[in-house]
Amino acid sequence: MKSVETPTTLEDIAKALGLSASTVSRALSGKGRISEETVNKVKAYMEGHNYKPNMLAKGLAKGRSYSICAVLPSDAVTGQIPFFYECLMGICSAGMKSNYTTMIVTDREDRTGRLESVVSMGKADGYILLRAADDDPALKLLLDKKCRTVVVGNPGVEDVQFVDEDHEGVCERFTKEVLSRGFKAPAAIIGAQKYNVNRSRKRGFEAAAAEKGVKGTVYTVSGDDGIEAAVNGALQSGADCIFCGDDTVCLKVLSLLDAGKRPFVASFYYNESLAVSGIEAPRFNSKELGRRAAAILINSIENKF
Amino acid sequence: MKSVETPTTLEDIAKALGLSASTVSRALSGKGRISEETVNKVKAYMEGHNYKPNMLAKGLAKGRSYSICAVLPSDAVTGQIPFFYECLMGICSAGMKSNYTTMIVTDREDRTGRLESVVSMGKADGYILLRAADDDPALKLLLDKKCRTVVVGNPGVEDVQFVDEDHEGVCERFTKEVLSRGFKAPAAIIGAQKYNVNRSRKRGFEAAAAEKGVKGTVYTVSGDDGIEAAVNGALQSGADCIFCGDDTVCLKVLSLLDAGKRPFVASFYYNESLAVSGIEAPRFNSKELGRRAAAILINSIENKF
DNA sequence: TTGTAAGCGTTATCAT
DNA sequence: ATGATAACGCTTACAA
Repeated sequence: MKSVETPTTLEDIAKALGLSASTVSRALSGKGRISEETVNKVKAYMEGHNYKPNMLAKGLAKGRSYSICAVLPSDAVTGQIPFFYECLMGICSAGMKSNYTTMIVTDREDRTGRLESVVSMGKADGYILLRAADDDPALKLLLDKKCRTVVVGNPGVEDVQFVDEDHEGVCERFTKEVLSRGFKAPAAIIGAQKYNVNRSRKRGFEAAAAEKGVKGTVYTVSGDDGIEAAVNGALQSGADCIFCGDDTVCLKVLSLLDAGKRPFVASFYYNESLAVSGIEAPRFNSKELGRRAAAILINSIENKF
Repeated sequence: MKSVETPTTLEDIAKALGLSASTVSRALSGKGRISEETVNKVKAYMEGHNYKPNMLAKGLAKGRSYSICAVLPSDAVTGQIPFFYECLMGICSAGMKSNYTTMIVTDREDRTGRLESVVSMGKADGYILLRAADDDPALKLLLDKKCRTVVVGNPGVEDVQFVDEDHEGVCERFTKEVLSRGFKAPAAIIGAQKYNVNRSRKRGFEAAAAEKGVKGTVYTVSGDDGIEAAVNGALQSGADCIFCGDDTVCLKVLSLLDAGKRPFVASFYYNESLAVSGIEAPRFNSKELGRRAAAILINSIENKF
C-alpha cells in the first residue's frame, strides 16, 4: 500500500533511517533537543524522497487547520470587480509561502450561515474579510467567536487588524490633478456610504474641490437607478466633469452617457475595461493588498500559538 | 476548558447522555446497528446544543479532508474575466451544501509547484480545473497522481470528467443570427487555439459562415499585439463585422477601434463591461457551471469511498 | 540525544 | 445494541 518511492508518513522515514517517528519529527521542526548529525541525516534523506507532511494529522495534533479563509461577498456584481479576484490571488500566494491553504466562503448579502458553519467546524485558523460594511454581520460574527481576523479596508472598528490603501489621499490628489486642467463644476457619483472606503473617497473629493475653490457636488448612490438619477442630476446642474467612486459605478455611468458628447469622466478605481473608453483612474495593487493581509494574519496565527 | 453550553466533542455528548463516543458517532451517522431510541435521544440532545464535528479528526480517521480544490490560472488578465470568479462562487456554493470547503490554488503559467504541494499534503479530496489547455501540466499532474478531477471545459482528454457549455452550437447560432442582418464579410478574432473552447468557437463561426454562404475570415491570436494585427488585417480586408472569441479579446478590440466609426462588433462571451459599448453576446451561466462541476466531483468522492 | 507513549477527535472493528 | 479499543499521522511531554 505504501509507496516505496515516496515516504508518506514520518514512520516511513523513521524506519528507513533506523530512527523513531518523534526523532524525525523533531529533526524536521527543529524543536526540542536534537543532534546536528541526526538533523543532517534526515535533511539529506529528504532531498531525494520528497515527503510532504499530512497536514490534517499535524493540524489535529496542534489544534490547527493550516488554512485561512477568505470571506467574499457573493452579490452578482462582484464578478465584474477585479479587485476581489486579484486580492484573493494575493492571499493565496502569500498563504502558500507559509504552507497555508486558502479556502473561501461566500454568504448572500447579510447572511452569515455559511461562514458560521466554517467557523464552528474549525476549518480555518484565521479569516480575511474582503469587504466590510458598517455593522457588518460577518465581522460581528468573527469577533463574537473570537476568530483571528484581518479586514481588507478599514472597517472603522476598534481593535480589528486591517490593511488599506490611502483612498482619501489618493482621491484628493487625483481630483486636484484633474481639476487643475480647468474644470469648474465637478460632480462625484459615489457608492453606498455604509462602506468606509466610499466615505473616504467622498472626503478626498470634497477636500480637493475646496482647495481648488470650486463647488463639487457629491451624489451618493446605491443601486443602478440611483446612478441614473445622479447622472441626470449632474448633467442638469451643468457639471463639466464626473468622478465615479469606483469602476463599477463608472461602467454604469458610461453606459448611461452618449460616448460622443459626454462630459469628462474619471474613476477613483481603475479597471482594464475602462481603458476601452479611455477613462483615467488611479491604480491600486490589490494583489499586494491581499498578500499583506495574509501575511499579517499568518504572522498573528504563528505567534499566538 | 470545555464549554458547558456547546459540546465540542463526541465525548462531551456521550458523557452528558451516559453513552460512549462510538455510540454517539453511530447515532449521528446512522451507520451500523443502533436503536431507534438512542438515535432519537441523541438527535433531541443535538437540537439545543449545536455541536459541529471536528472535520480534521473526521478527515484523519476517514482519510479525507472534506475540501475540494479549485485550480485557478493566475495570469494578470484573469481578474478581468468574470468567468473565473463566477464559476468559483458556484463551486463554493455547491460545496457548502455537502459540507465541503472550497480551497483555491494558483500557479504561474506552466508551473505546478503549488498544486503539487497541495496534492501531496492531501489537503483536498478532489480538484476542479477551471481552465485546461492542450497538454495542460496541471491536468497531467492531477492525472498522474490519480487525483479525482473535474475540468471546466472539455480538456479533450479521454477518461476525464468535465462540464462544458455547447460553445460550438451557441457560436454557430449566434453568428448566423447576426449574419442574417445582412453582413457579407465577417471576421472572427479568436484566442489561443491551445484551448479547446477557442477551437469550438472557431468551428461554430465557420459553420455559420458556410451556411450563410459568405466567406468568414478567422484570425487566431494569443497576446495583445496579435489582436492589433488581427484588427488591422480585418479592417484592411474590408470586414463589415468582427466577432470576438471572448470578452477579453473583445475589450481589447474595442480599445483599438474608434468608437465612432468602427464596424459592427460582437463577442462570443458576454461581460457586463461590454454593455457600455452596446456589444451583443451570448450569455452563459458560469456560476451554474461551477455548481455542476462541484456536484459531479463531490458525488464521485462520496461514491468511491 | 533519542525512544516510548499519550493525546488530538473521529470512525471502524471487535467483543460483549 | 452498545462499549471498549485500535487506528489515522503527527506533536510533545516524559523516560531512558
